[in-house]
Amino acid sequence: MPHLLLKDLPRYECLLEAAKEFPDLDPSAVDAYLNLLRTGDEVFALTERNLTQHAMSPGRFGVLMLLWRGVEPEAATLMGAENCDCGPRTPAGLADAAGVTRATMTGLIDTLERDGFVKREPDPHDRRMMLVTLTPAAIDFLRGFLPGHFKAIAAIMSPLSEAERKTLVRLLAKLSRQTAEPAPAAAPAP
Amino acid sequence: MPHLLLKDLPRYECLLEAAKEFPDLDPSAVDAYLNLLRTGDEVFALTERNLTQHAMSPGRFGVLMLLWRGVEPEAATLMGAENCDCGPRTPAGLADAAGVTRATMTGLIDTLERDGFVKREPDPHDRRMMLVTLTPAAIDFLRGFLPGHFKAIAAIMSPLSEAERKTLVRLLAKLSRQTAEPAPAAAPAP
DNA sequence: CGCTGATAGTTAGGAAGCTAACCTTAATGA
DNA sequence: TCATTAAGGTTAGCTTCCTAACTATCAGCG
Repeated sequence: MPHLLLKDLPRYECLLEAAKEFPDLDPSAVDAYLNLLRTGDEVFALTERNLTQHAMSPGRFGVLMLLWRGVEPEAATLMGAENCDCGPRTPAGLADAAGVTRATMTGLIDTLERDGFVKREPDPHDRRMMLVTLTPAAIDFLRGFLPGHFKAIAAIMSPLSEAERKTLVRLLAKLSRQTAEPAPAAAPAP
Repeated sequence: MPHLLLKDLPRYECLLEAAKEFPDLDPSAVDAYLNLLRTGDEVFALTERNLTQHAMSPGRFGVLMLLWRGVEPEAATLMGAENCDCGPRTPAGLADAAGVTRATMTGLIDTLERDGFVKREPDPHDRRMMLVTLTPAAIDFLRGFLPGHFKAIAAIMSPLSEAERKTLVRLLAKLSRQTAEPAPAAAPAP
């Protein structure tokens, strides 16, 4: 499992106690921070388990979804493509859209190609580039997998009302905006 | 970066549109799900960057924190130890507390030992076991690192008021309880 | 035309996860 | 007592991420 140290969170009283030793420790901030990381992890772990049962990984699934934009119109709307943007087709474009390095994308495409989900072809216009396309097997996989995937997400979020979901998204967006700022106070490098 | 596919989230209208094609897609659930994963990722990435600047990884940092409980009283309260529980000392105990496999813990301890942060000694009472202890260098590191770490967490959470932090933790706890349930509806395995 | 620099893709090597298998040692029980 | 089971630690091999370096190609400019 990804983020270590999150199995047993300290109780709030312990944070208050520890704050006496560490003046920089803001108990409610640490509490919110640890809960956010842990819950995010748990939710992600459920999704990952779902994918693993279908012999798929989160990274490879992300690549398939990005490529799918170019095949199915409803996929384009789902993935947020603007105006018939057909989605990236080259390793570099996919890496950029997915937020990983080109080297990592090479590895993901290697595995997907080995498993018969994508094909690599040289770009006829620019001989530096490759074009990556989905195979019919990949489209079959997505059509079979996505309904269950969406059901699982609905189940995860079922404890929250519509209003609570809105509130959650609003609070998360505030944090997201903060992390995008130049740089929050950090420990000075040695 | 860990979770692929989270760089550009689909707009809410796109989710509504996609829901027409996928009856199982609950737009507000997917919206909350994606925002939770992405924000968690961004927050974690900041922490990780902070650690990386000090040549430390999240996993190894977690191990140091667990071991620190046995050295410093304030660490014990911070880590949620009950009544002078001195924290795990063996690889198996650390693996359990951190939520990773014993094999992974072996690797983490290998690296920490190589870098001079921990020592391995055989347990005199049970010759199967090893005892892992912090070196003075590790304690120095933590004393130097933690204030900045806590400052960074406070900065991340600064956009939220105390009331908003409470709300966030409450909503996350609801989801956390849900993910602990036997198993939410998932796609059937092939 | 021929440099020079930027871009695309890959390769190599490392870290941190995992599972599965292995060896040693302890605990249990017939 | 001694065989069996359980537990601790490690190893080996896989995946997926990273950075750094390399090769091939394109684009610009003298």
